[in-house]
Amino acid sequence: MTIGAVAKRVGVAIDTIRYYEREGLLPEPERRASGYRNYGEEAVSQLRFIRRAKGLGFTLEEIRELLALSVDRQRGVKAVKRRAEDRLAALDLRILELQRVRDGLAQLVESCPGHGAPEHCPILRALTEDEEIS
Amino acid sequence: MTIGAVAKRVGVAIDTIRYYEREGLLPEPERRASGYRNYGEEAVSQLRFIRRAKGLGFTLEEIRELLALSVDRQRGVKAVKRRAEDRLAALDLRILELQRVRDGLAQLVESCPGHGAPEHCPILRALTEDEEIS
DNA sequence: CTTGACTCTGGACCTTGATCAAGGGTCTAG
DNA sequence: CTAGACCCTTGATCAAGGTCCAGAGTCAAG
Repeated sequence: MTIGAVAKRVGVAIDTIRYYEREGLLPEPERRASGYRNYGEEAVSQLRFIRRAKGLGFTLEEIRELLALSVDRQRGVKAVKRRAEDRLAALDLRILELQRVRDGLAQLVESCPGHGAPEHCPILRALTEDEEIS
Repeated sequence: MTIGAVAKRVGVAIDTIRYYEREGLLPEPERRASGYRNYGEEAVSQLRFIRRAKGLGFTLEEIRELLALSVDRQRGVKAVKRRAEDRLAALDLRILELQRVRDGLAQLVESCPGHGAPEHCPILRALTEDEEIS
């Protein structure tokens, strides 16, 4: 497969594939006589792995690490599980933070009549006033 | 107040204040004969406004707009409320997305024994397999 | 053979929200 | 008066994750 075919199958830009290669997330593929990159199925799998891990919120750095771990037959599984647990804890924290912010904002929106003087708008008041909010 | 005094009171870096000024989030303050910026209390209030809005997840672009709206006596309040509602909806969506991801990851972690062959690790399998997860 | 689609490399550029450096002027305490 | 802390401007740099471009070579169909 050419790089374009791979890109199409995975649904990712050609430039992105070359970028991942530069960043060490994809092995360098073999080349045709012309210099064109020549990919096999594994490249497609690995790109999908990367895309899914990205979907789970892993950074490229973490994905690089996961890829390294996933080929370590002995210690890989344990380490991968630990990384996933870390990721899970980070997600839980982030969700809690967002929920706190959301609830604060929801209260403000609820208590704002939507008309009248800016001094009476609780949203603007909350943003302007001198005491700390939350 | 000098820029340093303002920075200290608000708890933000001097460079950040000048950056906000360049970006049109803070009005240009008057200057002393020496060229030093000379701030009044309003600058402190406005910086706090910015900081809080950022805490609610508004981008600087959105904050610029909020600031413009907050001085429009007539139509400001309604528009501000609408922006806040938009923000709230975006937050709700983001939280749902994260929760979906979180639950998927939690399931994988739960079902991984943490040892054994990589082929049996559900985390690696989920990342590698050919069907879509989600 | 020609045309158009594809690929190559190297490097520049993008976004967001700052942060830092260089080279110089200013302010204040002792 | 001088040292040290502070401020000025301009312009570069950062992180992350790409995206785009120029100029040149390659491939496949007609």
